[in-house]
Amino acid sequence: MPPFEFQSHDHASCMTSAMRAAEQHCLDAKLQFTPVRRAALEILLSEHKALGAYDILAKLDARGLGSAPPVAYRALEFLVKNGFAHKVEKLNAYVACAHPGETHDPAFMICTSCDSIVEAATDPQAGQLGRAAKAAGFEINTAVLEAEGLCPSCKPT
Amino acid sequence: MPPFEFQSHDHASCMTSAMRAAEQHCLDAKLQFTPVRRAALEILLSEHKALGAYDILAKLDARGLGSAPPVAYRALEFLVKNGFAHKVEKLNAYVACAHPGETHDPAFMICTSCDSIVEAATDPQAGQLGRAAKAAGFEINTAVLEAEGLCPSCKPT
DNA sequence: AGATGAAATGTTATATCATAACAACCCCGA
DNA sequence: TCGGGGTTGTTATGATATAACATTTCATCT
Repeated sequence: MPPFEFQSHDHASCMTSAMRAAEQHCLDAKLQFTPVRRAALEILLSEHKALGAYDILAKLDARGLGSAPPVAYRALEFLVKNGFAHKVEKLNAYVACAHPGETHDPAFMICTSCDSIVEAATDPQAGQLGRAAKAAGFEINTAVLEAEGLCPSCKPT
Repeated sequence: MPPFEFQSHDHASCMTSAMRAAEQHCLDAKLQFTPVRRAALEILLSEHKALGAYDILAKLDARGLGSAPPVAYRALEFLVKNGFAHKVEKLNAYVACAHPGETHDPAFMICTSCDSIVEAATDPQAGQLGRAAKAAGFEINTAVLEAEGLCPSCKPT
C-alpha cells in the first residue's frame, strides 16, 4: 500500500515519517539536509498537490529563508536529485515523493478538478513505452508518465 | 510500420504526405488551414526533432508571417488541438505528429544525444498508468508518456 | 452584392518559469 | 590556520507563455 491514496489518510504522521526518512537518508549518504532544504520538503509534504517553484519560494520567504528564485530552485534540485521530490512536467511544478528511498521514475495521476495528485508505482522499462523502446532499439534513461483526469472524489457517479 | 523510425526515410515524401493529410482533414472538418498554420506545420515537419515555440516563431518571422509570440502559440495551439502536432512536456517544445488522422495521446522517445525524437503508438488506458488508474478509481482524460535516452544510432555498441 | 457575426490575426504588454554568474560564508580536514 | 568543497545570498537575465484589445478576414445568410 502506497503512503497515501486519493482517500484520506493521517497527514501528520505521513509527513513526519517522510521527514524522518529523508533525514536518515541524508545521514547515510552524508548529504547536508540544511534548513532551506528541510523547509522546502516540509512545504511540499504539507500538500498533496504540486506547487510551483515560486509558490515554494514565497513560503520559504515567509519563514525568512530566502526570497530570490535560485534559493527555491536549488532546494528543489537537491530534493529531486536525491529522490525526495519529483517535478511534474505537465504542470511545471513540484511534488513530494510518495515512495522515498528507492530511486525511480514516478507516474502521476493528476486531478484537474481538485488538483490532488498521487504517485503510482510503475516500472517504465516494463510498460508500453518499454516495449516500444525495445522494439526500436532505444535505451531509456528516464521516463515521464503523467495522466490528467478526474480522481474518484471528483468523478461524476 | 510508423511513418518514420530512427532509421532514415524519404523525408520529402513523408512531409508532403503529412501536409496533404492535414489539408484533407481541414477540408473535411471545415477548419481554416491558414498560411501561418500551414507554415508552422511545414516547419515542424522539416525536422525530426522538437522545436521551441520561439524557434518556430523565428522561422515564421523569416517568412514574413509574424514576429510576436502569440502568432506562434496560436498556430501551435491549432495544430495540437487538431492532432497535427504534439507538445513534448519534458522539453517545452513541439513536434509534428507522426500518426495524424487518429486523435491519440502520444508516446515519445527522445534521444538526449542527437535530439531525434520518435513517436510510438500506445494506448494510455492499457499500460501501467491505465492499470494504476483503474485500481485507484481515476478517470484518465489525457496522458503524457515520454522517455529520454539513447537512440540506436547514438547507443554505444 | 451587402450585412453580419464568428474566427483569425496584429500588437503591446506582462505573467510565469528558470538559470547564469559571482561574491560571501561555513564547515571540515590537512 | 589554511584551504577547499559545498551551500547560500544576490543581481541580473533568459526562456516560455498568455492577457487583452483593436483590426481584419471570411463564411454564410439575405
